[in-house]
Amino acid sequence: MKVATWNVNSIRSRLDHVIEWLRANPVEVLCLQETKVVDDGFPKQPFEALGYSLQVYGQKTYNGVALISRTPLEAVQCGFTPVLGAARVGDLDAQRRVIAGRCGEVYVVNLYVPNGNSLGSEKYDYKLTWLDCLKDYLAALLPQYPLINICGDFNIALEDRDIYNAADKATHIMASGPERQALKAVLSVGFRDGFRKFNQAGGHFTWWDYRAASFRRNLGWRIDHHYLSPQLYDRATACTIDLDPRGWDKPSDHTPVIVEYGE
DNA sequence: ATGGCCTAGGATCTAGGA
Repeated sequence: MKVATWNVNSIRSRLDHVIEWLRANPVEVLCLQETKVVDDGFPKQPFEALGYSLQVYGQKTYNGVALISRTPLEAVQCGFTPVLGAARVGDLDAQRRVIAGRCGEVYVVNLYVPNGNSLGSEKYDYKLTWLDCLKDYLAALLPQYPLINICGDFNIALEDRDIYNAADKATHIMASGPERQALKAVLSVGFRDGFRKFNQAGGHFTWWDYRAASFRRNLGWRIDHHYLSPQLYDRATACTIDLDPRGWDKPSDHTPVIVEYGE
């Protein structure tokens, strides 16, 4: 079974790329982020024509996540509130960044973590607050689902080897200490990095700035991740980054990451 | 040293991304 994650930077702008990729890579579940469209406007038909089912949770202009699966998902939950309750979540579900559902034994959690803008900004505080809520959300889910695959655009490079030039990034958004600490706290609930099970090298990235020919020069960041609960981590047989779509005409600035696990 | 690009919305610019 394969699960892929891809921040597409608008599904309407990237529809042809996503369909072409899915034809060549018929994964069991495809998790999309930054769909940037209300649910009624999501172009479902091309996916359904390929035999896929869709669960979408979007909003106008910003954010938005979707689950695209070969078989319909069970126990689909949108946002933190169904798991944690409104009192704990507050207004954190106003931005649509979380959708989850069960595929066989595996519970897939698709996340678009806030960007955070810059250190000390209001958006930065929001990012840290959101990650603290994510930690509680996952702690509540794990006893229910021992096999969890959380994936998505985390907007955080956890280690220096995940950045093209870490030396000047200590106070950069996506690499700062408090962000890394907040993500480590999330993972401490019981998750491990699927990619690092198979590859310890630096220089492997999932996002490259549109500017300055960053992709051609491989000036990138590894910020899109698959984190697996222990039982699922043991089953993982591969985790790869597909660089191809980032080189296509008018690409997303992110590229897909695929994890595979056996029985 | 700076900004370099892309998207949506509603318009010829702004906000946001990372």
